[in-house]
Amino acid sequence: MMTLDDNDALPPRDFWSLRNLMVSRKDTLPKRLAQVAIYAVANPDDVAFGTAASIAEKAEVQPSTLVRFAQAFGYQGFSDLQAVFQDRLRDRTSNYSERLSSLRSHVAGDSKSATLFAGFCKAAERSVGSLRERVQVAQIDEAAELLAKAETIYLIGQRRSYPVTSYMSYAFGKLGVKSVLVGSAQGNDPETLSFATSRDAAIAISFTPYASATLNYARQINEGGTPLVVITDSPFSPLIPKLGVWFEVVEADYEGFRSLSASMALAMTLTVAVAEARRG
Amino acid sequence: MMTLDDNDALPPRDFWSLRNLMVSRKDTLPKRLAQVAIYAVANPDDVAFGTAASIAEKAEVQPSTLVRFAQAFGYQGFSDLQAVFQDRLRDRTSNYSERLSSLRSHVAGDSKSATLFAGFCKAAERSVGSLRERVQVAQIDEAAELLAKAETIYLIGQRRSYPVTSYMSYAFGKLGVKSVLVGSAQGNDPETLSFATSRDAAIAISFTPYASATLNYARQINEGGTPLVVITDSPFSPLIPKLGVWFEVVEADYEGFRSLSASMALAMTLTVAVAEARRG
DNA sequence: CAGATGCCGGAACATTCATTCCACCGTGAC
DNA sequence: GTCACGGTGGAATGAATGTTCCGGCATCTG
Repeated sequence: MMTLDDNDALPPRDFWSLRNLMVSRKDTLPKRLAQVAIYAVANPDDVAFGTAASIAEKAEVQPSTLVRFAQAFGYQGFSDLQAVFQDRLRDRTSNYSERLSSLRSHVAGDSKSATLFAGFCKAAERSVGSLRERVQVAQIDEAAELLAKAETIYLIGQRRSYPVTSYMSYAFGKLGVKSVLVGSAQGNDPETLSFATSRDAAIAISFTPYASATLNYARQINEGGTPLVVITDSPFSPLIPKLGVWFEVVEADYEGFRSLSASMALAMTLTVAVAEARRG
Repeated sequence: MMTLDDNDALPPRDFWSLRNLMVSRKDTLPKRLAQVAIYAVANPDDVAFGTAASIAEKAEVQPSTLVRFAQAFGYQGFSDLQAVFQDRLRDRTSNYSERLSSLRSHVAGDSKSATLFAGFCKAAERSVGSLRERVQVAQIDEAAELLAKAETIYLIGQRRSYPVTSYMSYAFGKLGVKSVLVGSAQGNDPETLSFATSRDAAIAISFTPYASATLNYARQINEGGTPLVVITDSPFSPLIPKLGVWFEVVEADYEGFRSLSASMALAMTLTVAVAEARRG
């Protein structure tokens, strides 16, 4: 009897062992089998639920390749391998508590990093939670409508807010919405903003301590008749516009470093909402 | 033509609506159908994974009863109903039609904006949750140590990853850690990177589809002997360095727009951890 | 009690599934 | 150059699947 494959022992019965095995053996695998490994690691859920035909189509291989793949890892056939992917989802609830306790042991451990990591994760979650409570849907609708009518959308944000505006700039670009990012390293921001008219709109983001340039730009543009959508952290913020909408976003912080999760989630909502409104 | 069943409208497309419907209609259902309802509520996982025959056996009914059950709730057949049970278990990446409908039923208003907002909030929360599961503290320690020893930290990230690197650049600045942000609008990135030595370090962030410039920069700098800390979304990412540490971060997406919360939380952890290590 | 109605079980059916098998192709050894 | 061999795609196959259909049964109505 010949050796069926290069596998020495029994195939893994739990998902994470199998996943590690796929990762480590990927480079020694033939082309198509490596392709399957990549797809399986990236889309474990599809492997769990799909049929051999549907998975093969998505992974751009033949169904027979899936069977060969399973056998190369020591399984009897594709269904045998698929069972491992299904078990992962089955006891998701049961090993959830296990995961929690293992987390606790990590955190309870000595490492400073563990504490930092847990702290920032928690801050992110709390920020999003508070965002959900504070923001009203009517505000989003209003802001989206206002921005959708604009010819050009100016994005104003510095320091800690700059990642948010730069993300919006990227997303607007992909969505085909004309926007201009203000506050980059180029020194001609005032001139750029001087082109804004009442047919345009702007988004300004700033938190305590407010960057003075952001304040000036926002004030200047708003007094010129350009409506403003503001994201800030207090109803008493100097950024709150005469003409436009404002959102109160309070980010949780850890060791003085505030999260950006809530601002990001709101920014993404506004961005996509504008694009949706434009299509309508 | 007779009325096929007492169902008035379209069947529920998300699990919780269906579950509520099964509970409320259970008392008015015929004996065997009620039996199926009880079993389905008690063992949703088995319904998701089993075949009609296996489920029928466990619920002590005939397979045909399952089909009748599904049709009594307005589904086309058993497979149609089973899909709802499967979608409940696949929370991760793809498949957002289910998410849309499930969000709609959970969120009070039916506004498009409300759905978007809830979707992005949920994506942020799930991303952070998955980050917590995947990242090991030892990795953070290793990365922090590596970066703390560096003279200069180069930050490489484009497109969607740029907000993350730009945030790190800002935070490093405030913490007094020398860093250089690569990938901005200035065209001299290659020269900037050519100054990197093995005494420096770099952080590269990229997700599918990987920006080619990021790949090239990371490869170039790593082959020059500069250790690399990578944040990417797959163990098969071309970004994974020969020399250094890498993190797998899988961001949940909504309507194709992926969250940044997990990457941000990890970035903040690394940033502060480096500063802490420098002080020690 | 007779009839009607709706529910159920089980066989029959067409479909779809995972798997097997074989011809082809590229590659490396001799 | 030719042989051998592992990898691959695609058709063939038999098993298993979901669904349909129909006879029989219980329950309720008049």
